[in-house]
Amino acid sequence: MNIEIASRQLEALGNPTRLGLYRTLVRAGGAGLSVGTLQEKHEIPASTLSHHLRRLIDTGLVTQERQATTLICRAHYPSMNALVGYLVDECCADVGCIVPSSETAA
Amino acid sequence: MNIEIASRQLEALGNPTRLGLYRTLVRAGGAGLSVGTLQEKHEIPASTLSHHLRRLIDTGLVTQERQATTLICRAHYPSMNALVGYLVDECCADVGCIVPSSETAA
DNA sequence: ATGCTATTTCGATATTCATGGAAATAAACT
DNA sequence: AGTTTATTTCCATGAATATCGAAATAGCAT
Repeated sequence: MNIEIASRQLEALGNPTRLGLYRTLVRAGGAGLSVGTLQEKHEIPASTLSHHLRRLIDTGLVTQERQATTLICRAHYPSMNALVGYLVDECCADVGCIVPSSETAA
Repeated sequence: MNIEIASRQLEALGNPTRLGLYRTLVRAGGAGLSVGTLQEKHEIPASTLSHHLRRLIDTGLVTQERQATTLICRAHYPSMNALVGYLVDECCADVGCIVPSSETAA
């Protein structure tokens, strides 16, 4: 992880539409969701959706796998881990300031 | 925290120059750094720097405090906490996937 | 009030981004 | 080969961003 990659990923998530898409994919878990399902859930034109997905894929935050005619999209957790880790490391380099907000999980 | 705020903060960090500035401020800790010092460290024109800082301030990631003629900038840790917490919560809503990468810090 | 230092705002330009309809491609089925 | 479904690429357009010199402002010192 470096500042170039981190900033590109942050920028990819720094758009409400894309962040919403990513959130949906994260919540969908390992099964993922097809492009068409994402389109229905978010009610955006196919071409617009495709542009946003490309951005998420190009930055490594999302992966796609073809299943016949449909494309399954999945959040790529390792990338998210690395990004959050980068932010946390930067923050905690000098100050112990990160307090996990979801104590329920691990 | 909501998706609007989160995406605006992510976008603010999603620019290599701003992420670099933020990183410098985070590492500077509670003492913060003056705008002039940031300018020297990053070697960018004053007006450009000012625009970037405004963006970080408007999104709540950075605060400024006047000390005579100089303005001291500080990373606002609670905002960073909330943002990282949002990402982690989203991620861990369905899957336990976040592994803290800096085990040294608490 | 004038000058000096620190920083922001103004104004202008080039680049990138977001959006979405229409056409093209991919993959299966007939 | 032709059709249908799923998705992307092409193309165009308006909006937002990034950059930075020059002028303006803020605050202190003289």
